[in-house]
Amino acid sequence: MSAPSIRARVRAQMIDEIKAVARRHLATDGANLSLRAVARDMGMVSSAVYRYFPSRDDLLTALIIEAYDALGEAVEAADAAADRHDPRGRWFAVCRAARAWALAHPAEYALLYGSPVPGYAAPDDTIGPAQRPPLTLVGILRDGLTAGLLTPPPEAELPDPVRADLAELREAFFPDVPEALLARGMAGWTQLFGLISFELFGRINRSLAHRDAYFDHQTGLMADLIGLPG
Amino acid sequence: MSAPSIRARVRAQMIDEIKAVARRHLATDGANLSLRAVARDMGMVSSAVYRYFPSRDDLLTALIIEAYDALGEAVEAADAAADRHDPRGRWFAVCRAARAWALAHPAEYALLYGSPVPGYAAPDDTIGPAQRPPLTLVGILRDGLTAGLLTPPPEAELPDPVRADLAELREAFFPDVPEALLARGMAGWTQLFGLISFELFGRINRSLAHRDAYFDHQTGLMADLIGLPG
DNA sequence: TCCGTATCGAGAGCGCTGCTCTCGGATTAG
DNA sequence: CTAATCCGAGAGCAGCGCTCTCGATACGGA
Repeated sequence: MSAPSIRARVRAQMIDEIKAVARRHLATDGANLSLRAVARDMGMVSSAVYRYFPSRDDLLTALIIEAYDALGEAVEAADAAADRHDPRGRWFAVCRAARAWALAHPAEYALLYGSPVPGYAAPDDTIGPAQRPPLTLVGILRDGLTAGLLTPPPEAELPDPVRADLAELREAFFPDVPEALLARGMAGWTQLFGLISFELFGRINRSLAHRDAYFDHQTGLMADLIGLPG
Repeated sequence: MSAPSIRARVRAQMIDEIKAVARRHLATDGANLSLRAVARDMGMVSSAVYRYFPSRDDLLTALIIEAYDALGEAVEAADAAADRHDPRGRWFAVCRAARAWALAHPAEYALLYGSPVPGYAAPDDTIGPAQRPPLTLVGILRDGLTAGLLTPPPEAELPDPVRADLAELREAFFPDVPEALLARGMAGWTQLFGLISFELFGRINRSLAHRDAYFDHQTGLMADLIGLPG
């Protein structure tokens, strides 16, 4: 019954340890991860790491997927912990959870949402985990709509080409959410990303002392735009 | 009258040429600029470049400042070309100009607004040029307010700590713009950055065929939130 | 149980990077 | 005219990602 042989288990353990050390390096040294440094930290020689990851980019990809999942899990947990019939409360919970995760893991956030690494092209494995936060957000809108807790924006505000594009997204993920509301949900997701990125990367908010309050106020403005009742 | 000697002029010309070649490399090869490759392209040896830029980061800083200024100039020119008494028109003009510049210079945009380079700390020379786009945006609000073309949002919506922070910004740059309106202007700037970054970096909009229309729609939503009359 | 095979870590090495130092040649200023 | 300054070339250092080879080990089928 030991389908995973000893060697296979040791190998899986090795992969995990390499990722753990790499994540630590990412947190301290920043985004330019050195495979050699990781190997050195593990008492290995650099070529040995290549037994487990065919290239440095593959190591990065593994870290990216794990980071997406960690963020997605934090966001979904915050959403699940909120009152299901309070769309605005869920919206704030999700926004705060995303920001908290980003502030706690700035290097990983930069990996996910910063400028793409030059030669690096994100493989398809990442698109599923990457969609978890925005899907959570739109899920709040869907629940609020079906529960009659929010009134959708007028559909007429959407130009036809935009509606056509959003219709595909809508059918793929949220058949119940009309396109105009979906557009506002994406606006909220864009704003959330912008707020966090400015706080982490930029110098704009360097002069803001009360960042928590600023963040809450700005996400509150977006909640108003989306139409979440307060 | 030749205060700039021959050597000084040649030196300035050399600096310009190095920056031009580096900018070309940035556009083709991506963000990881190789000082040696730049030197090679100029028929020089790498150590010679160090006569003009003490380090690779200083070269990057020079490029960053120039990029900020190029973006700022594009934005300000678009604003100046619009009808001064049409805040919403100016808002759209600025947004479109910023997006157009970013799409035309993706690598430079990534340099400005992407994840910060690990060991790199932006020097103070960059903060002035970096403020030009957001200042242009808030300038539109100020003009609209003094011309009576837009009604400011209720001040009561601002919590005290946020107002205190924004009051400093307000006094430093726009004494005429009340804090609540300033907050909405910053929301607009954040959204603009988010929209452009998602389009350039992310895979979210990969499925959107009509990106121009989507961008206009989203910036229109933000114009509504800011209170620009349409 | 034994043996061929697959896996693994170590080491050497290639070409690249940013950066430093030294050494001649050219240009400038006094 | 001379002395100080600037400039480009070259060698070299340490680090990087990655490849290849070579013994040592563990595995699975006969």
